Amino acid sequence: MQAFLKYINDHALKPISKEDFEVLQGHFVYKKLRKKQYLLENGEVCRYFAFILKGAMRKYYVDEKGTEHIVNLFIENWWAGDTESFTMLSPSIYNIDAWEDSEVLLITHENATKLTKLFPAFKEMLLKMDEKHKIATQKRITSSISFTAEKRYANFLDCHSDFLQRFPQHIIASYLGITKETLSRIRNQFPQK
Amino acid sequence: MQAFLKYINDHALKPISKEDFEVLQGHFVYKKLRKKQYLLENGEVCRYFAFILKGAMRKYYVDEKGTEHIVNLFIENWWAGDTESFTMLSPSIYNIDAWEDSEVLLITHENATKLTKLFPAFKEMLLKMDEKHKIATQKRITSSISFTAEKRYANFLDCHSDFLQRFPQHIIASYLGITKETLSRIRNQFPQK
DNA sequence: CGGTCTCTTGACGGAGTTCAAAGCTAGTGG
DNA sequence: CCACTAGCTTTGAACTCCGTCAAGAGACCG
Repeated sequence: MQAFLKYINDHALKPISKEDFEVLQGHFVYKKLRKKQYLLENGEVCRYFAFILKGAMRKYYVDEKGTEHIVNLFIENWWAGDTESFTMLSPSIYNIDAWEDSEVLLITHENATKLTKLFPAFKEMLLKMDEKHKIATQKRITSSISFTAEKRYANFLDCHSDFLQRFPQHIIASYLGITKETLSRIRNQFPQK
Repeated sequence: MQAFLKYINDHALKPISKEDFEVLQGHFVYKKLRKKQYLLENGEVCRYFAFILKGAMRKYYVDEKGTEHIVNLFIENWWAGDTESFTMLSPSIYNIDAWEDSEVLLITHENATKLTKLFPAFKEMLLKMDEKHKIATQKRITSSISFTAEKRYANFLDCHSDFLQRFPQHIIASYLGITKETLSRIRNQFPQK
């Protein structure tokens, strides 16, 4: 829980006080998730965004053939959810589940809005998080339309080497938009990183 | 210019008054761009975000081989810029230029921040714009990692048929991450849309 | 142990790229 | 009004990267 306080203060101009943090905390629901447990299932409305205190999660969608496509990977200090469903209240096409046993803080849209009004630090944190998210997705689009599989993987190693120890290769492959076999071959061409 | 007022009010909860809009307008610089003229060049810092009143623009980056990769396409009522460079003041890797003769409203980061504080309607507009942007990029990532070229094009027709009349095929192809030849062949398989 | 999950390797096939050539269109200047 | 050019689209042929399918080999866990 201290991790969350630190996270907010790292992203805010003025730190939030201990007392304010107590109030803020009250707007979240703490939840434990076992491996494979869903945070969001295809067809549901995403009613909570989750701040990950501990663990690892994945967001994916399943196509007509039943193949899973990893859209995002999350670990500690990341936010997991489906923005579209969360803000439009539309049923989500994504699934989010725990890849490791995890602990998360859940917040509703309503409470999030309320907190941005109560605590400037919280609002600033959200804004910064948004910026980071925007930049990251822009990079990912750029790389996915213009790089080869090999470069995308090299790029992934630069940006997200922390995922490597947490997720198996076939998950990473799917995240990169390639098959596990292709990733395996790419890795065996490199001497080693 | 009325278009911009309308745009803000369409995206805000409470409309902005005529008088306020005058003040707001004063924080923008009006600029005309001739076809092929740059709004942002590779290596520069993106000091302005541009609201497009009229015209069409493209954002792209050039790889080591000198090939252009279209990252975004913009027409009237869109915002063009490089978020990463704009907020971090880092040199941009992208180019943005006018595809048609265009008219834009430029705003600095400083002025944008100021306006969000002065006018709630402006802030709400930015937030909504962000949401839309986030949802769109998420969809684009999903489609680029999991769809075939043909499906990506079908998807593009659904979402952005308005671009079809404004940009030539080789630009659209690059936007989709495929070659102009492939796009040409895909189009000739369909009866017609 | 025996199952489930994971990674690797090989052979084949297909989607998409590359390169080259030709046709098509619209704009420009004589 | 025609000739010329530049930009755009199409088509074909060869090639390449990557996906698919199939099989085997570790690794981990109950």
